[in-house]
Amino acid sequence: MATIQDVAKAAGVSPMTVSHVINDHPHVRKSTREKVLLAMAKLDYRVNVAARNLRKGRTGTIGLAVPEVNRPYYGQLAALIIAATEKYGIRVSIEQTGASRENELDALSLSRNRLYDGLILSTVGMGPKDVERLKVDYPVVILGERIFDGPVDHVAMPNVDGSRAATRHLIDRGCRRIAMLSGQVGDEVDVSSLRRSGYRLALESAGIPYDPALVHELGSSTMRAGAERIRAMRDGGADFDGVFCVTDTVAVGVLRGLADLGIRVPDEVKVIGFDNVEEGEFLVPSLSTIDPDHVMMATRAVDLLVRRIEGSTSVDGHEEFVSHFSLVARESTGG
Amino acid sequence: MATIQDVAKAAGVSPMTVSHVINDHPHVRKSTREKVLLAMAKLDYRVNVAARNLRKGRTGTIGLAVPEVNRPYYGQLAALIIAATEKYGIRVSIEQTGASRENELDALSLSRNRLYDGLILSTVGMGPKDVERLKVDYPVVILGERIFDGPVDHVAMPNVDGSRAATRHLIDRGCRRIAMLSGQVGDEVDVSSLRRSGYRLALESAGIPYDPALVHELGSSTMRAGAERIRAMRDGGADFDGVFCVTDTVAVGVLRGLADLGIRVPDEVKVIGFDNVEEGEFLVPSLSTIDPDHVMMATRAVDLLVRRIEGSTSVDGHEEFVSHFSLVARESTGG
DNA sequence: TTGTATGCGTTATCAG
DNA sequence: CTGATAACGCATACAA
Repeated sequence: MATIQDVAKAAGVSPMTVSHVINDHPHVRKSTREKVLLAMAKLDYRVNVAARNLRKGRTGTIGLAVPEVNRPYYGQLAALIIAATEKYGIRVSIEQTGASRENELDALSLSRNRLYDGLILSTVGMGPKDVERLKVDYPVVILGERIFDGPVDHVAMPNVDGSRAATRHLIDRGCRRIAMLSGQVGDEVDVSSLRRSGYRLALESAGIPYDPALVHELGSSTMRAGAERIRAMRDGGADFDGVFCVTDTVAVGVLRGLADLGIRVPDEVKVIGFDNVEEGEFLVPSLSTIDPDHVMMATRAVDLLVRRIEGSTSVDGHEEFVSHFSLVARESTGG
Repeated sequence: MATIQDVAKAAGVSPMTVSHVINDHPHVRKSTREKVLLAMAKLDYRVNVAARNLRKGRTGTIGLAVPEVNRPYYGQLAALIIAATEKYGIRVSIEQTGASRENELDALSLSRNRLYDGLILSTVGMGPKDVERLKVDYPVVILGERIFDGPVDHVAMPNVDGSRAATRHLIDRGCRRIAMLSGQVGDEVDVSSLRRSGYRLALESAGIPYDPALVHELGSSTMRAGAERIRAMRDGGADFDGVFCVTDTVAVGVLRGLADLGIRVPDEVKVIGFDNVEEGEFLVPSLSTIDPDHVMMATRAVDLLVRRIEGSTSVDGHEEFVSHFSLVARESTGG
């Protein structure tokens, strides 16, 4: 493979001049530039990114650590983040953490090998106790709920307000016994806890008593868990006329479970989710949900990270960004 | 940031000894090793991957070019491919091509900048005419349908046989007027053409005449397109009792469209898709489909690529791998 | 078992 | 406007 040296020789100039041409430096005479470009074409020259990285101390790649690219919400996020990096000419390398605290911490230290110029980290396993570990000397943006007031920039979802709006919507549609299916609840600042808070706030505002028997914690936020749990609840004699699901994924399972029970949605029970995944619009019945503006979250995360990368350590403090949301009313709550 | 030199100084040895320790070379006395490890820990030493890459001529990263990580089938594939690279200690960087020929060719030449050790490329936009462009001097594995007998390794889906089995299944369940919704049909070797072939073969075997009026080409293989087209077909007076959809994504839309028309599935019309995406099991009705063994495809693609990377150019010829499939019968075809 | 010399390909700096 | 020099951090080959 041709190197800058080869091109220089072929063009009858010094390697430095070739470098100038490659990097679009001004002060290069037109005729020289053309000579060089010709030689480059003839030799099919390609820059060696590894060498450039070594010299510049940058890799041009950022890491994105998510539980799994194939999970509905994270897949969408990954797609948007990759799209958002394009305008900066940055590439994205994906690490799958499986939502485990261990792997999230690993991703954090992998980046320290100067593999990436920065890291966007979805914290699902890590909790507030791990805040100390975030004190690293390279750019990090946290995407998720479990770390607040950490030492780094943070992009979060409108969990409490969104959930409150979702629950409120069920109440407006006439529901009085509203079940909530959450994922695992931990230390007060995970997604499920936050969304439960919104749920409670909405009930309180409406003067509806909170009934612990209607609030269930799933082992995992999957379709299967949603389907199984809703059937078990009804089999156990639970009485509800509305269900707020912690994610659309769970809601898909709940719709399935209710169908198995022969319960009509929305006539007998109304259902709402959170995330606005693409298929919600096409389910039967179509799924009402909260749309947390993924595009904005992705864009913001990338912009924050790039700002840190460019400005190195010069940006003081850290930023907390919570995206806006909108309620999407579809058939599962009566349209 | 500490370098090998710093560690060497701190440990009172030469830089080379540190390197030996880092790379687990034998012939290092235990006591020396420990001295070095101690110094590394004290200085919080991290290898500089860029430097190592330059020296070794490898980057430890492969590229994965897919239309979009968020599309059902490709997201799943990406997740599996990333998982499959883990055992090799390789990272995956994702390029989104948007299914455009241009961007696919770009991905191909980007890799030539020695950014990646190899590339897994989903060809959707590129066609047989671009085969020449695949003659590159670094490892490439094609994942997709449109390139056959190219100069590189190729992992493909069982499109014809799978589609044939899907159509055959509808026939077995009593369908006689079977519609087919495909994506864009191009040059005989794209997914849609291949799946159409399977469809025709099944009809022929069963002695059912091929009716062009029942075969429709969608502008894009989306849920929306599926829903709209099936409604338009029925509005136009089309008469069918079964639908074979080119992908599960389209099938989800079709189920929705049929619901809009008040047509009962599977009683009046039976529906089957292709891909076995996760949500199929939880739809109402649950979706019958062809499962092309994604895990095997991902594993195979990674293994083939790694073989090329390790063996450099030493592997002769190229391999064509077509995965096996299984039929998943669910409610949409009568269980 | 450990150390020395050298170069991977590029670019920053500064001189011409 | 162009070029000489040096250095980024590491690992191969070989010598001691």
